[in-house]
Amino acid sequence: MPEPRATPAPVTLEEVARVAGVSRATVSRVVNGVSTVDEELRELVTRAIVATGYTPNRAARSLVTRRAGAIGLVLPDEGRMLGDPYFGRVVSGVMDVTQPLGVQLVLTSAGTGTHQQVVSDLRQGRLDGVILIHTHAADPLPKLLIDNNLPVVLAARPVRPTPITYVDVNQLAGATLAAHHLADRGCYRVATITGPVSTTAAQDRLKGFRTTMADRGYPDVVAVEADFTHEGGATAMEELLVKCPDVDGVFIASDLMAHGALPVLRKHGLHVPDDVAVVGFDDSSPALACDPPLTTVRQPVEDMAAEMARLLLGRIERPDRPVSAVVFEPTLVVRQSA
Amino acid sequence: MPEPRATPAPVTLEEVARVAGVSRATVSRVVNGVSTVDEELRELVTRAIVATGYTPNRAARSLVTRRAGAIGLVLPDEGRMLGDPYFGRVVSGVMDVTQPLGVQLVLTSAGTGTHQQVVSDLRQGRLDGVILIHTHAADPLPKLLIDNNLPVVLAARPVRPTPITYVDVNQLAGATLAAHHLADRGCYRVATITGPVSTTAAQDRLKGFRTTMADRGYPDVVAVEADFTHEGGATAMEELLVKCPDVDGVFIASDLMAHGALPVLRKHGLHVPDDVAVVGFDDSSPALACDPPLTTVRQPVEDMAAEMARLLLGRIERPDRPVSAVVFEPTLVVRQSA
DNA sequence: ATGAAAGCGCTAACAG
DNA sequence: CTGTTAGCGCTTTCAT
Repeated sequence: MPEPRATPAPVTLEEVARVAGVSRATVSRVVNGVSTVDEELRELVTRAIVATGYTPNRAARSLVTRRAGAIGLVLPDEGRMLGDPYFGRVVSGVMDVTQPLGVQLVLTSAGTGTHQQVVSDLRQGRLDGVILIHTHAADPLPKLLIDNNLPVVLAARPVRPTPITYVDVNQLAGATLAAHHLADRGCYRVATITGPVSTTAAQDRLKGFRTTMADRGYPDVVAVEADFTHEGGATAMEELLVKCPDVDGVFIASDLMAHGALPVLRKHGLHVPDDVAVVGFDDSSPALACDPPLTTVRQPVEDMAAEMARLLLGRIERPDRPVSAVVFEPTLVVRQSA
Repeated sequence: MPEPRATPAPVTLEEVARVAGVSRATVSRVVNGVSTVDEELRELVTRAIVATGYTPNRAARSLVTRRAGAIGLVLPDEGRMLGDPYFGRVVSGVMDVTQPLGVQLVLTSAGTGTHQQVVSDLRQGRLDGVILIHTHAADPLPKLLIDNNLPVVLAARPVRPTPITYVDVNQLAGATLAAHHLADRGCYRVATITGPVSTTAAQDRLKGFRTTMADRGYPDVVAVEADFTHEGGATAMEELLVKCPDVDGVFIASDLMAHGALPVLRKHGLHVPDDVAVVGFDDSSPALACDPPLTTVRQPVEDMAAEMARLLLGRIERPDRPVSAVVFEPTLVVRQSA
């Protein structure tokens, strides 16, 4: 009688070994590409693998190798990240390196209660390491992970100097690029809209901008803090126009915020770039969606994300490898907003 | 002498059992919440677990339970998805249900060569099931998975009627909403910009729009196909204005495309909504970023994604559970573009 | 209600 | 170069 279509019995090493007439160890060697296997046997085993449709069981392998073959991407809890094109770029860059290696990418959102989850996942061996995105100053997770000696890479310079591996863009240099561009244009009164100053990215961009501007003879730069969102950018621009009605040049610390801010300028009858010149930061999709297209500081997010993945995988491979920091150089992309 | 700070030896069931003075089996029962354990022993074991800082090893558990405790989210290969706010909304909705359950969410991008990877991950037991996003007509993956009897949920109605579980929004109803709104406004000449017609979402929105428009006395509705991207929307609008210069009402099948199309209208000196009324689809962040804010058909993406996760988890739990389809109703969100 | 014992499928010494 | 053997840490009958 016909079997009630059940899940086919999974093929094991044992069975392949039987079919090929060798031991499990030999099959294992072939599967793992160990070079010390007789060419003839290898051939034989390979055929048996194909014939049986064998697929190795990861759990069994993990149990003995103590490797999960998976890394985590930890997002900030606020959830705002998911609406930012930055998120997709990071995912894309990370997957470019993990996918070909067969390493799984696990998404986790941080946040109260989830920290333990992350640490637990690491300790349970479900995750070999994690990439931490945009943790803010108060976040205890980085320290928690370092103290537990778990492989971790940060997507930004840590708030306090910490023996931790991270990848970042040279924020200061980026802000400097923006500052010079605005100064070169002959702006009279410049200002900036920053990200949350609890992040080093926002701090550095602000500092770099102010420093360079001071050098160029603009001692007073008004700054309004926002939250890296579209809406936040709009609100901040309204506020800025009140605080500083004669502004004619503004550096906005993310393209998404700039995209929110531009319509506010137009609403107030201000033309970009003639009345107010605007420089953004990121060079992500909103920059092109802006009207006019946004002049912005480009950070190579995909490349940076790929580098994070590589560094993490490297650390997992050899935990004794020293921590390191890789800093990418930003470039100015001139379009029409400034 | 002080130990060279090494990774602390992981605590096992064995050790907890020793500390509590019971057998491994009992500890296992306590950990898994089996009810037939003496209250006193349970208490004892619980204390031992805390004292030792025990965390169960997932690989060992998976090996015997044959459950990975992880599901996959498979994205279309084109990569365009990563730039779409839709992506973040899906992730958000799925994580809302997986995170509290301790189920891992693994990101995978489909694409040549990756299909095998996905099937393989499933068969290796690395993934208990997958959610497939926006697969297009020609994609062989859904069939591959069904044939292998693997748990899968689709994020849209399958192209051909297939015994598969899926979640969708009532596309026809959504398009009908848009059509009536434009007709009620008294538009004279209406048109539409569609998504890739290889997707059922695009097909249904087009069909629903045309059908309803015909009912309302507009037999000829010009349609231009685009790709659901910002840029594609802009290009399509240019094309549409050539094909149909007197258009005064257009249904654009995604907010992202609408966001790209609006500036084109303005560039041509056309005012929205006075000269041309525009209705979008999605109600995602670009709708609010539009100028003027976009009137659009809202689909509850987060809820839909959460439902997909629930359905998938249900199927994993009981594979014999019959396939099902859950269809959400869209609503019209009226703002200023129409 | 609890413990003993048998694996889950795989890798990694260690012999040979 | 290959096979034998001993687990990895956990769940799960099966006795008791």
